[in-house]
Amino acid sequence: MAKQKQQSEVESKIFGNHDHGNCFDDAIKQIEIYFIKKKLQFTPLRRKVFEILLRDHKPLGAYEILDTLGKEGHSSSPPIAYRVLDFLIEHGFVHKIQGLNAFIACSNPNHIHSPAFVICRKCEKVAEIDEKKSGVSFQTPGIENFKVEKTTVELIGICRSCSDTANW
Amino acid sequence: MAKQKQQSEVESKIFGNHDHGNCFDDAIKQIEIYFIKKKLQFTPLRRKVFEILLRDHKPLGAYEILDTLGKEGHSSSPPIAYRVLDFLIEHGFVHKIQGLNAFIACSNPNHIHSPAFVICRKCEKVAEIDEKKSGVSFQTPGIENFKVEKTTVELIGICRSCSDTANW
DNA sequence: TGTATTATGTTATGTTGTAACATGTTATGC
DNA sequence: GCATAACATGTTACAACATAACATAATACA
Repeated sequence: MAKQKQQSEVESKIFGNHDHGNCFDDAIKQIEIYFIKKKLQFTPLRRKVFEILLRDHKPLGAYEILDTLGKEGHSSSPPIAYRVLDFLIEHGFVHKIQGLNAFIACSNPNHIHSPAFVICRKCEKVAEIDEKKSGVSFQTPGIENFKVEKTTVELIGICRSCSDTANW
Repeated sequence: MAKQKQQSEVESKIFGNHDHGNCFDDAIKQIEIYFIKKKLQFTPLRRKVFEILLRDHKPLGAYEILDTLGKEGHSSSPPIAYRVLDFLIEHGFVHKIQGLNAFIACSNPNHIHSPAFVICRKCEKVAEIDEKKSGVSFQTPGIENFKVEKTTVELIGICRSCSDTANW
């Protein structure tokens, strides 16, 4: 029992049962600071897209984002979303989950990082973990001469909570 | 010099300068044995799709495969390719490279494995490495309770040979 | 305040993947 | 052998994801 409780608590950190208001505000603050420092424009559109991703706190498809943009007074033609997403990705505030064709706000944009994602295929929650802390290293003999520029690491499976309530 | 030579040899193994005829025949032999053992049908269509992937020995998009199928006397409507690819993937003889929306024949179908891919964005060559041997482990504190079912690991960058001849 | 740069808007189209249903082929028990 | 169930392929139509190309608007800054 004690052990179970403890595991749950650890996992809930990973799967983000957290103070969401806090998380949201922090993220906005961070991106604002970054944009000022880099002399980039944190335009209403960019802010909106980032907010949409932040408030859902789960991966969203580009067309889902577009729908929301449309409902909230912006244009909703595809390039609008893709351009802003590309921009936010480039600056590390958004990641693309390849396995889902979806986008998610970064949980830890403070440093350059190679994120890894843990994705529950049942509840669709996604946890971003730090590649460095995840045992991922890629020091394969033979790729010393390969200059890695970008890594994609995604683990699909079933999270603890879905595993407990599962009927399949 | 000696060191460079040595590195080249190692990398050429990874990037597959190999006896291709041998590799092709081996792969066919393996899949035939597997299909017999599992009482599956290695139909002309499945054989053809697998051969197309084997002979190119690089990732191909579904529609590229379809084109080739069309030229070689098969139907070329999308579901044909996707169904066969799904089937071959399910049995571990083909992998999908998420970052390229493309498919590649497995280099090592003899055992159940979680492959990792090293992809040169210049020459588009892809090396499949064994996750177990690649330092990838995913023993992140906090995901002990997450049941990993499938992993996607892809490293994009520049291979040695492209790095040497590069002008960018 | 004119000009360059950056950002957004719009149309059209390209690419990737699937649903649904029809037809053909193979395995198997009677 | 042959009925029938299971499996495999064929076909049409469309859904989902993404980008090219060009027009207009906003902002930076000399």
